Amino acid sequence: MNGTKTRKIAAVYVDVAAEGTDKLFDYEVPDDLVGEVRIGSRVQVSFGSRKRMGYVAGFPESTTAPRLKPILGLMDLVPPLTPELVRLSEWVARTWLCPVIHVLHAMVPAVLKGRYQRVLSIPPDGETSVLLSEGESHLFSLLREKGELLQEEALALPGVTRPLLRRLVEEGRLSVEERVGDGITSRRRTWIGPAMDAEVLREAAEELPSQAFRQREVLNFFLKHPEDILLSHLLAALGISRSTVDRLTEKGLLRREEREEYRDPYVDRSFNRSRPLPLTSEQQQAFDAILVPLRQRKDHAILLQGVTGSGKTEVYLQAISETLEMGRQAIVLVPEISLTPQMVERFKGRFGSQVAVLHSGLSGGERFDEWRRIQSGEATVAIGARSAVFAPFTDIGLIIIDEEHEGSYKQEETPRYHAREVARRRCADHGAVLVMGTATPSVETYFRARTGGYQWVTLTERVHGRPFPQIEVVDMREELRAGNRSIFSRPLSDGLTACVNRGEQAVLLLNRRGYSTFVMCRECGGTVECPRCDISLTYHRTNGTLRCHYCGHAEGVPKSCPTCGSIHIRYFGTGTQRVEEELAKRLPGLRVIRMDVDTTNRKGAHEKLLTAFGEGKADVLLGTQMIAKGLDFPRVTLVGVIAADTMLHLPDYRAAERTFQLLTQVSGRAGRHEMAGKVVVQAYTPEHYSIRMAAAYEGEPFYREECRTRKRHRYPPFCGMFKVLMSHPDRGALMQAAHQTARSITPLLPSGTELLGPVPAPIPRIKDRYRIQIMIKYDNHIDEESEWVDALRRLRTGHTDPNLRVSVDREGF
DNA sequence: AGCACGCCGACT
DNA sequence: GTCGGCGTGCTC
Repeated sequence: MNGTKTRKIAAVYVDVAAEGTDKLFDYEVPDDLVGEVRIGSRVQVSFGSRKRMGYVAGFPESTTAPRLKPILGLMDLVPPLTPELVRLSEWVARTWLCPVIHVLHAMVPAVLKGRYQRVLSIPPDGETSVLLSEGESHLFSLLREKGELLQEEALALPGVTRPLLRRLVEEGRLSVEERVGDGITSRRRTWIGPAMDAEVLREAAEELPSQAFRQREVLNFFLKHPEDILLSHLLAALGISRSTVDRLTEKGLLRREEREEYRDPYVDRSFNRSRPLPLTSEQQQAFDAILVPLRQRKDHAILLQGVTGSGKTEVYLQAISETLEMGRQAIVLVPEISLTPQMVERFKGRFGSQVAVLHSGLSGGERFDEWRRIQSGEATVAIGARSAVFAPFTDIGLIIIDEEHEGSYKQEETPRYHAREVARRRCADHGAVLVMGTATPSVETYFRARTGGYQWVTLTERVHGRPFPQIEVVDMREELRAGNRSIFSRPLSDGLTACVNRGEQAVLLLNRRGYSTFVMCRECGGTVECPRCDISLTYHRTNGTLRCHYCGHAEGVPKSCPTCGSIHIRYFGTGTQRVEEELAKRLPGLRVIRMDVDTTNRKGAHEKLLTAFGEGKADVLLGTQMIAKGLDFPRVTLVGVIAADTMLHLPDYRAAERTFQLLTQVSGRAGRHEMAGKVVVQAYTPEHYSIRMAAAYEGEPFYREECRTRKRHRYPPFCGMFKVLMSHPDRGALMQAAHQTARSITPLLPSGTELLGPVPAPIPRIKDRYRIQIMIKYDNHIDEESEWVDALRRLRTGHTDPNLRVSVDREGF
């Protein structure tokens, strides 16, 4: 430490994501920023020869750095992150093996990510009459024309290279400015109001020269409506120009004010104010279970396992209400918020503008506004998809994860993280209660509840005591034997007819994953595959093309088999379009709403289709998984699952769990209100325990069986797993890299930790890139600082082949 | 990630 | 001899 004068040092995560930069760099805090710069502040710093933004993570007493550069500037008045979130980002980075700066970026709205520009211009005293190379003449003529140029634009010119630019700068013939900024579109709008009281205004209006009738008009307007008005509205209302208003503000009669505008995406909608509903005794018990640790401010986790229709949401609402009364804040995580408008409405209805909603459908500005309402303390409840777990609250009392088992809580790109695990961590930091609600917990969560890690509370009754629908499993092999070659079994077909004749609605679920319409040759059995991915092309009737699900490749349908030339090729499998056609054939005049990737591409399309169905504008809702989520349509009395076992045979240890969850969830959609429901599940392997037990409402036996299976094959929750996925356009290079990786890691592994592979990934090629994976299974808790974990951490960037891509996934803990 | 430094081949 | 290729190493 410098003994002569005390320096204030800030440790900064600089916005450069690389292996060597994923650490803290110390900077000197200039005198005028001492006290302003805080943990979580965004600052501008010089880094090497560049200027970048960074996040302040701490203020060390001393430094080992050979020299300290000063912090160049503070980017926000209020730090975008709290100290707790900075510590959390370090934990997430350590746990999911990624650079801290990636996590920090994921915690704030995208508009706060740094934007960097390097701008070139001609200095005022720059010489011009020098011999010019080709690049120089291009550069200078363009610069004279435009005044300034981005460095990347300059480098695109012929003959312009980095060394040339450097030389020009050294010679003083070119100047470079680094600009660091962010994409905040601060929507400040001008408001106008009276600056004097009515008496004064009236006098002033009379004293105005007679020709100033516009000004008089404005004053009269404010005499009638003394409240503030948006400048733009005032101008439009009176048909005047801004200068008139300016005159009056200059005279001090009117007052103008720049106000931050919050763009409330829900502003045009009315929400029905809702009151707390009386709780059933089961709900009351669940509520009490939350209340005890909440009041004690104790870090506590509860699995709230409640059947569909058991009224979990009301329990959430009342627990949140209690949290807010304690002066604390609450986060509600939902799987995909655009699919749960009903849920959002209930929260807004109960808590009004205290609710901030964060979802992917918002524009960057809207998202920023909602986030800032959380940050400023204006909002005390945050509801949103997984990233809402990072809501910048300072005193969290309660975090709710609805539909805890949903896969969307896991982020599949860097920074990879699981919102449930992050929520657990935040609850520990805040002394908060975590409530995980679901009818069908993930096997991991079930196991933790079972073994005492979580408190386990169940809701077994439906709120209005309605019976569960009867589930009929149909063996499609027998249907075939009986001569029924249709997509629809006789029970489903009959049920559908009866349901529609009664004027009721039906939901048909087609589990498209791994099962869609493809083209197959009847002579040689060959299918038409994507030229760039190892996967069959899917037939799209709308435009008569074959399309690749993974890369978007599209081609026409061949008239003959590309392999053997036979003309006997035909479509196989079942897509939603095909089901729709078959429905039209079978029940003419039937009104069908189809929900799949084709019909829900556009923003807000989901909501529109669901609303239309809810309003009874169709008899049948036909769709993929997305329709199984928490929707509540009172007139649905029949649910049909076209093929329950399509995902059962995927190479994924979660296949059985997913099947069970889907069938249970979708069954809950039938007969939720006055009418009794019925569920028909079609399957080719109805004897599989996931289908059998879902149909029999045997949840507990299913989880026990699944745990036994997982234990036997060593899968989570009986081990933790890292999955290394490597991809490369060259198969040979990939094989070599993968084997090299396996060879280098294997000797580092402690006993009890095993490396499996390398083996081809479930989809061995996507977009002309071959894919190979390595799995590492370990027991218990691991030391994140150990050599082998560090080696995994380095895998992503620690190679020199630009064509090689590596991702490291972690699950199971 | 960039960008400097540094050591090698192909031109003026 | 100089320009410019990309390997290596550093950025408080």
